[in-house]
Formats: sequence, structure tokens, C-alpha cells
Amino acid sequence: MKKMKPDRRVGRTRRILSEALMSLIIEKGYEKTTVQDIIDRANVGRSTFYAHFLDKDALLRSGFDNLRDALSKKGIGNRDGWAVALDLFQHAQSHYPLYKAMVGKHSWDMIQQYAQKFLFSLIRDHLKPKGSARKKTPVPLDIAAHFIVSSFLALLTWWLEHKMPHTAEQMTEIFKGLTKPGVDAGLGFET
Amino acid sequence: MKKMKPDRRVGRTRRILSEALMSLIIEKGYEKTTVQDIIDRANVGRSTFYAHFLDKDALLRSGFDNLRDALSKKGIGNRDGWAVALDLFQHAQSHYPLYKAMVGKHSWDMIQQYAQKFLFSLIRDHLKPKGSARKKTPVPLDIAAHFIVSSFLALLTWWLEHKMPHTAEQMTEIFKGLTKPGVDAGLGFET
DNA sequence: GATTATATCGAACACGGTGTTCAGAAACAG
DNA sequence: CTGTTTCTGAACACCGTGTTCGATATAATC
Repeated sequence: MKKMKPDRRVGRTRRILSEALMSLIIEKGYEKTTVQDIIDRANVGRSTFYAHFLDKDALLRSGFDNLRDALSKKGIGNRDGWAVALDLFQHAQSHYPLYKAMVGKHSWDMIQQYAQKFLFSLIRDHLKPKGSARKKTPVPLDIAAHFIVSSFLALLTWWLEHKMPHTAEQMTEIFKGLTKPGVDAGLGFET
Repeated sequence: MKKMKPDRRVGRTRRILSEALMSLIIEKGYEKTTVQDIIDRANVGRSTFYAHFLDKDALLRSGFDNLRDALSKKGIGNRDGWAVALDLFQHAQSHYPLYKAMVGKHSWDMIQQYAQKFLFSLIRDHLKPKGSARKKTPVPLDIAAHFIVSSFLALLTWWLEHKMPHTAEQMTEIFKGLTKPGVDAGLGFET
């Protein structure tokens, strides 16, 4: 039984492929980028690509794994639960060319689904302990969590599509202002 | 100059193609349905298909033109602005197999984009006259309209994904309850 | 340095779906 | 019947996907 020391090359190849895709997205958009484009830019063989990723979509998603993990570790903690939104608005701002190239396209839908799943569980876990005190909430907790995440993504989309006319802080306030009243009323407690 | 009497066959072919697609979506999903499948079921030649529609996507969208037109004529009128939601929840309910087969997939994203554009202008026009009284609203009107439509679509999606655990009326109430407080506060007037 | 395990390379291939073309058939109107 | 419009469907060029496999390269271990 040999030791399974992870080869440094593995992580390197994945990183190079991801970087190649990101730059290509900015240049020509995700949908028009072919696997051939990616491996040419990354100087990687075709079979190597498929050894690391199931397909182009998997590679795209992997590019957001870092963000997800960072957010996951940071969590919500003692912060205002709504503060996570600010982190994400700021992340989008600092990677604007990439986001802008995807928003409204099929690739954006993929990212939204990916983000939806992750943020939903994050928000739900944040809401749950508070809700357990009262037995019944007028609005089911799951719906509220789904509503919060969707609202955030909707505002993020609007913001990017309109070339970020407000600051990340302002958008966070607007998001909170539009969403919190209904959620508080629907759940019966302050979030 | 010949008279351009619309051939009955034209409308008929488009309708048959649309019906073929809808039934195929229910059976095997939109993404797995090929143009060949559609024209086989519709008993229509390949070139005829492309004479009527640019591609598969255009055919799918055309299937929702009737709904859009009906809703457009009905408008909001003197009704409670939030009542449009009920119409749509009910429409989804009466076409559940079709919606269910699309929700969460790429095809659903397309429909959402299509609906978003249409509903946005509908809602915006409904909000505008009321908002003109006060000069500045804390939250821009466009954002509020975008927020309302996205929230509705999010709840519709949730509802379909979870096999419609509530009635259309209940969902309308939940939608109104979650959305209206924030919008009223954000715009500074009752919607 | 020799050995062994693991990654990578890249050309070749099979596959499947797309959208176009065009000559002939069919449907329809007057 | 005549002329016009639409439909037919086989054939085709095109493009991207994902797989295969023997050769090659790199790194770790002894």
C-alpha cells in the first residue's frame, strides 16, 4: 500500500484551467468558450482536462468553490445575519468584469443555482434556532429562507446589469430594507 | 402586389409544433428533446420547422405568448395589484405537469427570463403613477419592481419544486405578506 | 541512478445535434 | 385548370463533446 501523497501538479493543473476559463469568459463569454479554447490557453492536453473535470460546467462551478469555502468558514457568527450580503456584494464588485460577462446568460443561471443551494442552508441554519422558541410561524421557515436568498440574488443581478449604480453598502441597505420587514412579520420574530 | 391572406396552415403548423414540444417536455424534459423528436411527433418536415422558428428555444417561448397576451389584456386595472400573482399561481397549477418538468432546469431559467421582462414592465407601470406624487422614494422604483417580480418567481419556483404543498390562494398571501411590507416601506406609499 | 508510480500529452475517433439547401409534392384560391 | 404558397424530407456541412490509448514526462522512493 503506497502513500497517497497528493501531487502538486494536480492542484496546479486545476488552477491553471480555472484561470484560463475565467479569462476566456471575460473575453468572449462562457457560452462561446469551447473546451478546446480552454485547454489551448491553459496549455493542457484534452484528456487531462477530462481527467480533472466532468465537463465545462464543472470547471466553472469549481471556480466558486473558494468563495463558498471562505464564506462557509466565516459563517454568520455573531454578526448581523444580513451582513453576509455585504461580503457578496463586495466580492462581485471586486470581480466585476467576470460577473458582468456572465449576468443574464446561461452561465449566470448556473452560478445562481449553485449559490442558491449554499446560501439557503446557511440562512436556514441561522434562522432555525431563533424560530424554535415559538412553535408556529405564519410563514414556513423554508419559504422565508428561500425568499431571502432569491431576493438577494435578484438585487445582485439588477445591480450588475445596471453597472453598479450604487455602492455595495447602499445595496445591502436596500436589500435589508426590502426584505427584512416582510420576513420579520412573516416569521413573528426579529431576524 | 398579391394579397397577403394568412394561410390557415401557417397558424396550424405553429400550433402543432408547440403542442408536440409541450407533450415531449412532460415526457422527457426540454433539454433531452431534440428538434428531430419535435418534428417527428408533429409530422412536420425539418425545413418547415426552421421556416417558423429560429430554433428550439424560440418555439418554447412562443408557447407562453398566449399567457402573456391574456395577462396583458387583462392587465391590473382596478384590481389589487397583487392579484396578478394569483392568476399566475393558478395557471401554474392547472399546467402542473408541464411546469414541474421544467422547474430547476435550463428551460425554467428561460421562462423566468421571459416572464421577468414582461412582468417587470407590468408592475412598473402599475407603480409609476402612485409614485409620481412624492418626488423621492427611499428605494428606486425600478429596484422595487424588479424585487417584486423576482420574489414572485422565487415563490412560484419553491412551490413547484415542493409539489404545491399550499393552495394558490395561500401562496398569494405568503407572497404578499413577505413582499409588501418592505416595498411599502421602501417606496413610502401603500401599494 | 534505477525503479516505480503517477500525470500529462495529443492525435484520432465515434457520436449526436444543428441549421441549410433544394427539387419535388401537396394544398389552396380564384 | 392555373398559379401561388407552403410543406416535405433526404442529403449535407459543420461543430463541439467526450473517450481511447500508446507515448512521454515528472516526481518520489529506494
